[in-house]
Amino acid sequence: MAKTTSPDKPGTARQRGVTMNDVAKHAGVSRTAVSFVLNNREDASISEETRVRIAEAVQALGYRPNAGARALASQRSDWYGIVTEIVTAPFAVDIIKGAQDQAWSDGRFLLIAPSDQGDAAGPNQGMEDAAVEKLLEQRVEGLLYAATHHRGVHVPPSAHEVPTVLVNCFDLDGKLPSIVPDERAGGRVAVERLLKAGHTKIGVINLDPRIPAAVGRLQGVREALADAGLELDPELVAAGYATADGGYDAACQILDRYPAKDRPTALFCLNDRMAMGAYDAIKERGLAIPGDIAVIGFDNQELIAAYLRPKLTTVALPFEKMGALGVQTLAALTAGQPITASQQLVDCPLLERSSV
Amino acid sequence: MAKTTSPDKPGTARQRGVTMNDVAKHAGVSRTAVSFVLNNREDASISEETRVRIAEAVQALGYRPNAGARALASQRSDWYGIVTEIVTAPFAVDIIKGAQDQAWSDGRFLLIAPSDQGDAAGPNQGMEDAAVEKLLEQRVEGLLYAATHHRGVHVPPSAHEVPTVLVNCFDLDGKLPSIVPDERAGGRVAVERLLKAGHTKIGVINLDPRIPAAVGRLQGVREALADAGLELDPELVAAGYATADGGYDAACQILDRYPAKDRPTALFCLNDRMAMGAYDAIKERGLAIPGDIAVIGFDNQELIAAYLRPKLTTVALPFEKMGALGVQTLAALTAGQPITASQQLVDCPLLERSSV
DNA sequence: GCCCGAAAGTAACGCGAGTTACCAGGCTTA
DNA sequence: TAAGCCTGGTAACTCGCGTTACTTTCGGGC
Repeated sequence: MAKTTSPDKPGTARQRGVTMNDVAKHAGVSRTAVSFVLNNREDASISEETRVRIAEAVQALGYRPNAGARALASQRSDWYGIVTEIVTAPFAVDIIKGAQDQAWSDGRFLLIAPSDQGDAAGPNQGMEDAAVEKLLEQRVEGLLYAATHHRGVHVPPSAHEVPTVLVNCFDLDGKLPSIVPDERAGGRVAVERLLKAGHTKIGVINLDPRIPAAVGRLQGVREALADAGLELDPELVAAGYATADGGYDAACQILDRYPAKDRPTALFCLNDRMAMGAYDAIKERGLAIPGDIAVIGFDNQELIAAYLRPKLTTVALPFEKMGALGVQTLAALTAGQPITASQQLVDCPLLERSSV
Repeated sequence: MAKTTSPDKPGTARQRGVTMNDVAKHAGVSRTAVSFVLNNREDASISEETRVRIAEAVQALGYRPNAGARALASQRSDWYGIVTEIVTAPFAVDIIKGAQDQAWSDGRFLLIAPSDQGDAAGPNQGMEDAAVEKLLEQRVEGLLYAATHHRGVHVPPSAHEVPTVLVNCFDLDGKLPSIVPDERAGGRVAVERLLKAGHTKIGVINLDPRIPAAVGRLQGVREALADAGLELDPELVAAGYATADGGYDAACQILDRYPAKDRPTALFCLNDRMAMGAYDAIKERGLAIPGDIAVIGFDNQELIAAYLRPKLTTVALPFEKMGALGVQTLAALTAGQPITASQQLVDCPLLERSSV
C-alpha cells in the first residue's frame, strides 16, 4: 500500500486546499483529534495543550472546513431551500430577506431557486418541479415555498419528501403548514384607526373581490364597522384594477357619487398603488389630504408609501416576519415536530404616517 | 450522552435515500457503470442494452444524485456565491435576479450571503468577512460582490482566493474586474431625448455631486448639450437629498428662480424619487406634464416610474443585465481566463413613457 | 506488587460519488 | 495459430470529514 498521499505531480499547480490531514500533521496529532477539537466535542478527551496546538495549526495553515464533505459525513447539510416566484417578480422580496436572515443567524444556508408559478396551476409547472428537484439534489433539509401574492397553490409532489412550509400562500391540498398575513385583522385595524379619527363615512377601494386579500380585508372592514354600530354601505365600495390608474378611477367614482357635503371623509385603499391613484383624484378636486379626506393604504410598498406627499399611512404586509417565521417553523419540523396543515396568521401592523 | 445510533426502526422513517449502489444492484451492474452512464461519458464503452437497464433502474428507484458527494469527488461544486447588501436593502434586487437566472440556466447554484457594507469601510466589516468565509466553506467556485449604489468598495481579502467580480461597484484597490452602469451615456441619452423634443432650457435636479452616479450623469448631460452647441447653465442645476422631498425642494428652487416665460421647459431628475417630488412641485404650480414641463427621471424604480401620473419617462439602471453579466464574467474567469481589473460598462436604456 | 479506571489519543470504517487502472472475451490480422 | 485490438465492464482508490471502537499511559487504592 502506498502511503496516504500520492506525490503531487510536478506540473499540476492543482491548489488542493488545506485539509484536516494537513492540520493534523502540522500539529503532530491524528486527524481524529483535529475533528474532535474543531467540533468542540466535550465527550472526547483532548488535553488543553493539544487543543491549543491544533488551534494554532488551523490558524497557521488557514484551514477552512469543507462544508460539503462535512455534510456528506454527518448526513446533515444545514441547508434549507426556498422555491419562489419572488425571484422572478420581486414584489415581496422581503420574504426572502426575512428567511435569509433567520437562516443565516441559525448557521444555515438558504438555497434560493426561482419559479414561474402562474397564477393558477402554472403553465410553467415544469420549471417549478425542476427547481424542487435541484434543491433536493443538494440535500436540503427542508423547503420553503413562497408566493408574491397571498393565494392558494399546489405544491410540486416531490416537495413532500422533506418538511415543507408555505409562506404567503396556502396548500390547496390541505396537507402542509402555511404562514399567511392576517388580512382580516389588517382591514380591521385600518378602519378602527379611521373611526378613532372621527370618520364614519368611509369609502373603500377594493381589489378583485375574489382574491383572499380582498375577502379578508373586507371582512375586517365590516367587523370594525359593526363594532361601532355601523354597516358597510355598498355604495361606498368601488373595485378596480390593482394599479394607480385603477385606484384613480375608483376614487373618482366614489367621490363624484356624492355632493360635497355628503362626501366620505376617508378612503381605505386596499393597496398602496391604488392609494397613489386616489391621491391624484383627491388633489385634482382641490381637496386636501388628510384635511378633507384621510387615506389609508395597504401593503406598505416603501417606495410608494414613504414617498407620496403627504406620506401614506398604511397597513404593512409582514413579509419579512413571515419569511423568518417560515424558517423557524421549518427548524421545528426538521427537529422532529410532526407536520400538520396548521395555518399561522401573522399580524399586519398599521404604519402611521401623515395621511390620516 | 445522546444515542447517536439510530436503528432504522423508530417512528421516524430515517429515509436513507437511494444511492448509486442501489441503482447498480438493481440493474445488475457495477457502480462504475452507473456513474459512466449518468455522466454520459462517451469515452467509456457501455452497451446500449445496459444503458437502458440502468436508466430503468434509476427510474424505478427514483434515484436522485447527491450533489454534495459529487462535488466532493469531482472537486467542483458548480456553485457561485454572491455577497451583497442588497439582501439587507433591496433596492437593486434585480441584480440578484439577473445573476440568479443566468446561473440557474447555466446549471449552477447561486448562494446568497447578506452583508451590511456601510457606505465606506463598513462599520460591519466583520459580517461581510464572515459572509465570504461562509461561502468559501461551501467551496464556491467564484464570487460576485454587489452593491446597491454604484460606488467604490474594498473587498474582503479572502475574496481573492477565488475569481471575484464586482457588480454595480468597483474595486478601490484596482485589482478586480467590475461591472457598472454607464452613467455618462445614461445622462447623455436623457438630454438628447429632451433636445429632440425641442427643449433647450433644461433644469437638472442633481444628486450629491460627489457620488459616481452624479459625476457620470452630469458629464453625459454636458456632452449632449455640447453636441447641440449648448452649455450647462449652473443656475439650472439644483442638488438635494435623494428623496421625494429633496426633489420637491430642488424643483421649487429651479422653477421659482425664473419668471414664467423664461422658465425651463424640462427637468432632468437624477433619480426617480426626486422626480416624484418634482411632479408635485410642478402640479402645485398649475403646470402640466409634459405639456408645460417635460420630466425625465433616472433609475426606473418600477413602483414609482410606472405608477406616477403621467407615467415617468426615465433612464433605467440595468441591474438585471449587470447581474447576468457578472455571472457570465465569472464563468469566463473560472474557465481559466486571466483576471484583470477591467471595467465593463453596461448601457442604461431610456424607457419612454408619458412624461416627455 | 497488582489491578483498575480515567485520560489522551488513534486506527479504521463509512458517507456517495468520480476516476483510473486493469481484465475477460471475441474478432482481426499476419 | 498466436499476437493484437476492440468491446464491455469492474475493482479499487480518492475526495474531506464524522464517528466508533480500540489502545496506551499513568496514577492510585488495596
